[in-house]
Amino acid sequence: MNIATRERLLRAATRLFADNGYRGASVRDICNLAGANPGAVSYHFGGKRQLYRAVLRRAADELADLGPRPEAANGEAEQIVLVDALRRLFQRMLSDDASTRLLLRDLADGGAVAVESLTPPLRTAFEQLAAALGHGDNPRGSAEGRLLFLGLAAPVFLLTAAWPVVARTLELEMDQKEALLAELVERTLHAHGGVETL
Amino acid sequence: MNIATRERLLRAATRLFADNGYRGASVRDICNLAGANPGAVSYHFGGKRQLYRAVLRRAADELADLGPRPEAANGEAEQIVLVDALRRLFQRMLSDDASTRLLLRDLADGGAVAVESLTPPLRTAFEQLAAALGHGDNPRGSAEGRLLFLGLAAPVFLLTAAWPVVARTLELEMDQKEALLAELVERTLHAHGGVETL
DNA sequence: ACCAAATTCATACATTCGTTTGTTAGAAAT
DNA sequence: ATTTCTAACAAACGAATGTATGAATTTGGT
Repeated sequence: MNIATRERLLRAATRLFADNGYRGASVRDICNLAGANPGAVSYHFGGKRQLYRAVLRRAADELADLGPRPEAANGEAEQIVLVDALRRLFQRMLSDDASTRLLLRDLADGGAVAVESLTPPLRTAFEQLAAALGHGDNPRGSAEGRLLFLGLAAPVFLLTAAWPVVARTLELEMDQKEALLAELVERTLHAHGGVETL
Repeated sequence: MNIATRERLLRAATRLFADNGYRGASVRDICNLAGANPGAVSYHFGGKRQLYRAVLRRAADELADLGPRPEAANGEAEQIVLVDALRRLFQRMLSDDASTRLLLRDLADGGAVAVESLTPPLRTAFEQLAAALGHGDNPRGSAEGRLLFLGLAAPVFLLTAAWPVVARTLELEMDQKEALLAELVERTLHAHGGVETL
C-alpha cells in the first residue's frame, strides 16, 4: 500500500475538514481515520496547511469537472448536453457532500481557493449557457446575460448553503429542496427564452 | 468601566471570531484585544463556547433589526417603507462586516444559530414583500410568492458570500457589487409587477 | 469612611496541538 | 550480496490552548 496512504489521508482529511473545519480537525484524528501515523501528514504533504490546500483543490476540481465541458459547445444538441451537465452539477451541489461543505468554509475564510479554481469552469458554463439561449455575442457585456447567469447560480447557491433557513422561512419540508430548485430553474430558463424542462 | 469589559469582550470576540473562526480565535487573543485578563471570558460568559453563542446571537439580531418591521405592514406607503428597509438590509449585508461573515461561518457549521434567529425576521420580510406586491393571500402557498422571495434573497446572498468568484466569472470590477445587485433587484421586482426603483 | 460584593489581576494547571526526531522494514539498484 | 533509498513507525518535543485559583483591586451603598 505505497501510494494508498497518501490517498487515504486525502479522503480522511476531506471528511474531517468538511465536518469540523480546518482547526477543528486535528492531524491526529485525520491520521487515525486514515490508519496512519501522526507524522504521516507532515511526511506526505509537508504540513497540515498544505494538506488542507490539497484537499480543497481536489474538492473544487471535482465539482468543476461536473460542469459543462468546453468541447460540448459545438455539438448539434447544445441545449440537451448543457442541461444534462447542469443537472449533474446541481444535484451534486444540493446533496451536501464533503466537497460542497468544504468550499463553503473556504468562502467564509475569504474564498481564496474557490476563486482560483472555481472561476474557470463557471466561466465556460456561463458562456455555453448564454450561447445555447441565444445571447451569443458578448454575453458578459449584456445585462441580460448577467441576469441569466445569476438567476441560475444564485438560487443553487442559496439552497445549497442555507437550505434550512429557506425551508423554515417558506414553511417547506426539508425534502422539497430539489423540487423548489427545479421550479426556480425552470422558470428562470423559460423567462430567458430557453429550454422547457430541466 | 464596570460593564464595559463585557462589552469590549463582545466586540473583540466578534471581530476575531469573524476573521479566524471559532477555534482560530483564542481566548487570550480576544482578551488581549479587549484589554482584559485571560480569565475574563470565563468570568463574564462562563467559557469560550458561551461567548461565541452570545456573539453569534448578537450578530444575527443586529442583522434582523435592519429588516422590515412588522408594524410597518399597515402603513399607507407600504412600498416605500419596505423598499427602504430592504435597501438598509442589503447594504449592510453587502458591506462585509463582522456580523455577516460570522453568520456565513455559522452556516458552514450547520447554521444552528442562523436558522433559529434569522428565520422570524425573514418570514416577516417575505410576508410584507408579498403583500406590498399584491401576492396578498397566502403568499407561501403560491409558486409566484416563493419565486419573488428567492429572486431577491438568492442574489443578495450570493453576492454577499461569494462576490469575488462572481466578479471574476462575469469579468466585473470589484467595486461593481452594489451596482450589479441593484440591477438584479430592480429587474426582479419589476418582473413581479412591483416598484420601479430600489 | 467603611464594608461587602463585584471585578480584575497574575499565575498555574492539565490538555491538546502540529511537528520533529531517530529508527526500522522492505523494495530497488548496484 | 551489499548498498541505497523510500515509506512508515513510535515517541517525544515545545508551544499554545481553555480554564481554574486565589489574591488584589475597584465599586457602590450606607
